[in-house]
Amino acid sequence: MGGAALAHDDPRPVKPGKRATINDVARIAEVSKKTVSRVINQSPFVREDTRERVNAVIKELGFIPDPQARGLAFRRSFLVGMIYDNPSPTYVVNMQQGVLDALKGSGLELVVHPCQRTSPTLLEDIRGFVERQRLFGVIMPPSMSEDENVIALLKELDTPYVRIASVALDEPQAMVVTNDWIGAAEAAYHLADLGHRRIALVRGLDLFRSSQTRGKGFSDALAERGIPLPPEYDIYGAYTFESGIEAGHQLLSLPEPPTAIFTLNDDMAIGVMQAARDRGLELPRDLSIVGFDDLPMAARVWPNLTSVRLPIRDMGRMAAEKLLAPMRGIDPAQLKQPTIRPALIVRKSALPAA
Amino acid sequence: MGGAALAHDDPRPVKPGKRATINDVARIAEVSKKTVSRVINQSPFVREDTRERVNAVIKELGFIPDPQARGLAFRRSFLVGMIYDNPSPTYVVNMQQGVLDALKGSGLELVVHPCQRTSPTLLEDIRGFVERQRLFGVIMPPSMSEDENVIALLKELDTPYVRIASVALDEPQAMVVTNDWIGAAEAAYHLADLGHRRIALVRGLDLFRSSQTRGKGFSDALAERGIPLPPEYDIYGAYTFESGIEAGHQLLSLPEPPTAIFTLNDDMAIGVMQAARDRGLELPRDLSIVGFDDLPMAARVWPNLTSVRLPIRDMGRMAAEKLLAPMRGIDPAQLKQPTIRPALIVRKSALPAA
DNA sequence: CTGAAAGCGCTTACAG
DNA sequence: CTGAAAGCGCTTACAG
Repeated sequence: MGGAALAHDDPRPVKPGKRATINDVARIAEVSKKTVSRVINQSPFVREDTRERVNAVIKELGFIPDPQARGLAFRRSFLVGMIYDNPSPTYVVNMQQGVLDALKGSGLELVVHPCQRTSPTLLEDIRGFVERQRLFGVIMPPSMSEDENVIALLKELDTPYVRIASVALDEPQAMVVTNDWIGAAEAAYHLADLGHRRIALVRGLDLFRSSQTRGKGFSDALAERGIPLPPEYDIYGAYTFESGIEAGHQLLSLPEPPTAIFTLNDDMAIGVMQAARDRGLELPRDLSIVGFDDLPMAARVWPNLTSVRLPIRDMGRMAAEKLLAPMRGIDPAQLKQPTIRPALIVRKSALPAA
Repeated sequence: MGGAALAHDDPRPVKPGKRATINDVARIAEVSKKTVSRVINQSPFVREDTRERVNAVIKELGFIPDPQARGLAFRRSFLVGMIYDNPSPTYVVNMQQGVLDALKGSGLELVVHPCQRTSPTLLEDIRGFVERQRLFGVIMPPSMSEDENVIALLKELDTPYVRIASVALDEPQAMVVTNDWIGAAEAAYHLADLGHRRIALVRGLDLFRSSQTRGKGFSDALAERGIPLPPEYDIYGAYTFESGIEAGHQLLSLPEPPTAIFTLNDDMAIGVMQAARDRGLELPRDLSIVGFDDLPMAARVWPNLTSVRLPIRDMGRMAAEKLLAPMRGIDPAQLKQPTIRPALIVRKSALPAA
């Protein structure tokens, strides 16, 4: 390591072709590396003029602390993991984008970890991932966010996490809660306002909390308007296109078929469209349909699908902000974030009742 | 640190609550940590019985080498970056999945880095990402893969990469090439076989190589069948739904409109559908349409869209395998991978010519 | 407010 | 084939 300390005007402050290190900064700023470390980590115990001098050298050398070295010393990496089993590419990509929005400039990176919630090796797999990488934190959208075994594992590994769900399953600093209830309720008000009285509901799998929350929002709102939801109008799908086709046929073959159908996601709504057309109905004249998710497809199908939209990207951003709060000296419990409220996007698939 | 070396039968071979380290393994296996390191890195210079003994201890302790520590010593992380500007969520998610398929079990993780190719800070941004993380390697799908400035930057940073594109832009070990030419040609043969003679082509932006390759495949194939492609039937879109609508109107308002239209992606195909319907045409009776990409939407729209499908997930997997080859002792130049051939998925949007 | 020493868990370079 | 020493670039724990 030897060699006398170099003066600031040394012609080669840093070995050519190599990145500047904390030692280079310390040497040139004429402080110890610990002081540079304090500046990097925004410690308050640095005299203002020292801080400025160090920062000037940092800028001059283009010094960027090595995340691997910091990670090794901190015993925690600068990687945020997103663990998900959501099958919708649009959902996944939008959420990744939102997380990255919040991570920008923080020095953290996003590592993606899709998985199958039904896999027998799920916990083992997640344990390996989180433990090996010593993740800074984990973000989980539904339905991963609803798996208490995974949560217990993360607690055991002492890894911070934020869950995104339609129900407050955890403490505020570990939750981004979406108000799916009101989204579904608005769909119900919309159909009621259009004059429909025979309105059917196609739920998703009750394994998912969203199906319960959205279903309740819709049925509560219908009840509020005095519109009945008889059992034969209240059926289950599987959140898939194919199950939507099936549900469509089931409802439309009823002696008294509904004049409007609300499905708890868009894939099923488009399946219902297909079923209606298979049966010779003309859309939207013969049947009004409303979905949930507002996939890009919703604006492309014919007739353009009226749907409920959740701000997925914002949700990802908010989740990452909660994860970052402690690093920024913010108490995450105090972090005020607006409640996430979906919006009804009115298009052409629902018309006034005949 | 002190303390005499512990015998193998020490009741506490590893401090409770802490992960085993290379030191624990070395102590218990009664070898130096360097030998353990050799075993981890599959060095041939370890006697067979020593290797077995070390491996047994590794297994017993559940030892996993810390990627941060290895990365620091190696001056290279165990992170693969995927840098992309592709706007299609389905494409992105499928490719991520394919890359992860190949990475599984390798100890590498996938860090995602979407970006805007037109951003003025693109190079600076990518430099920061790649340099800071000392990436193991980078995977780039189109159109990032076509940006020679980015490639030059990666070479400067001495970072391995694999490009995915419809043209061999680089040496074999750094390329996964898709045969988009044949995919588009098959679409042409299909429409020709259906008896169409007035066939139009809607290209994408020529900024993208895929537009050039696909366009050439289609026009070559039409020429081969002796079907003319007059200038008014050969137009440009922008790979968007909206541009598809526009192109549809333009073609369908021709004095002699085409009976079939091939668009170089599905978004434009679905835009053409919308235009056709806006003009009162009945589909697929009055107009045959074929797209390219086979988005999930293709199987959902009405009529179900005939489209050309590229095995995106396989492409991602192959790209990652090329990146991993050296680590596995395989010469990437020798790595035989089948040429990637798209498949025409025939559905209901193209019918025999009247 | 600042610093010298020891350490995080690995690998490289050099010996033997 | 194996190992002791030094180092990767940072931070913690302890002094002062």
